[in-house]
Amino acid sequence: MHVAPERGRRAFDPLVALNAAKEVFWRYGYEGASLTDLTTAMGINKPSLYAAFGSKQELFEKVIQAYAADDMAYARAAMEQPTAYEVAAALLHDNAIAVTRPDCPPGCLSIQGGISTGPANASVTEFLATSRLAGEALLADRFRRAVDTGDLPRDTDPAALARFLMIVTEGQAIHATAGVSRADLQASASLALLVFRSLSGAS
Amino acid sequence: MHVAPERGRRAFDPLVALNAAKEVFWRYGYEGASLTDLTTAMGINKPSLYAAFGSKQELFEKVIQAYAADDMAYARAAMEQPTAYEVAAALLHDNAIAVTRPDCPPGCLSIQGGISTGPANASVTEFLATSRLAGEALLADRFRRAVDTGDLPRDTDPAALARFLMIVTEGQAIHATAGVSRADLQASASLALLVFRSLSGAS
DNA sequence: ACATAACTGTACCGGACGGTAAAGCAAGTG
DNA sequence: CACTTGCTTTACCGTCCGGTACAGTTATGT
Repeated sequence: MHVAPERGRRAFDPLVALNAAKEVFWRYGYEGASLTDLTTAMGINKPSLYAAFGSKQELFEKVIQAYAADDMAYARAAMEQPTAYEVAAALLHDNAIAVTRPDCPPGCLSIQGGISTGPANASVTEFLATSRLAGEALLADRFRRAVDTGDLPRDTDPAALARFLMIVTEGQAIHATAGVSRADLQASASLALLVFRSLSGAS
Repeated sequence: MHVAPERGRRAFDPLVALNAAKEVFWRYGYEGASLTDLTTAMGINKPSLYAAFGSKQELFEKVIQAYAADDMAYARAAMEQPTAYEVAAALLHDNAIAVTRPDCPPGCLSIQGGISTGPANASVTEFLATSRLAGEALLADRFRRAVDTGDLPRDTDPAALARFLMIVTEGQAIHATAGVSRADLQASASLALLVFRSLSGAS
């Protein structure tokens, strides 16, 4: 990983710069993050940013890729738990941790980044929404397998269950941005997991 | 209600204009809504806006007040249900309806409005977060009374229960902005209500 | 009728926005 | 050593931002 630049020696590490940009987008959102905010945090000038990343929007997309690969790894790991309950428990607890990292802005970049934008940047909002729903579909697949193997009751709606859990993670993220503590979020996660005790009785 | 302006006869209805502004803020967020967007939707010019509402931020605050009074009435109504379960059921189901009104932008203005802003408008984010937590505190009070009267098990944590439910409503709002249907949100609400069946067994 | 008070429209303010052209400068190659 | 290469710096582009000065308009109080 991290190939050395072949020709012109870039005076900055693109990965370090990308991480700095991630923090700015995370804290201020796509529109709230100005090029001045970004270049200051990244320690480079605007032309360098454009040479290395293309545009503000392309930079944002690369930031989101890095975010999905690094900061959302816990979600993919959760899905490899042996049982559906453990999948959900890992997802909710690790999400409570992820949205309250002391070394990162509170909340989730996928939501903070652009839950609402002006007309000019509507594509950013759509892009993020689509990514979140794609993650939910993966979770639904995992629960569908759990139903097939008898791990979950036969009358369980895997998509509804996945949707419920994603809703909780998103609510946790919103709550985190309001300053709610990690412990309080984990208590809400434990509460949410109680639904598993009553699953076969869903109306 | 709707006192007639005493002196100069205003050429527009402030309430109609405020509602138009609400929709713009709701859809685009505080920063994403430009004065041009606002005045166009309101059908007035910038000086009229400033004469009637003071500034963009004061306009937003008045919009939020109207939103809390009108569009969030269902939340106050839910708390008057006779039992804690019915409070929660009304809150979650009516919230699913509220965030998917066909005549309004999807989601919740309190979240869409400014879940993240640039450094210049950080006060907007804080203001909204504080309002949401105030609503949660009211809900916690309602559940505390339910514990006192024996409606909820004695070992129930009313604040944690209120927090869980608010998290679900916030997640529903986020999901709604991604285009998820009202029916799907109501299914997730029913799922969330299953926690009430296992309340006295919370870990 | 007349002055007054209030709102409206136009046109503009300084500044910040996202983005870029052109010159300066450091390293790799002959 | 000149020469190329390519990033970096500086300075700037047109546009839009939130906000306002000023003059025009319109209904009221007397």
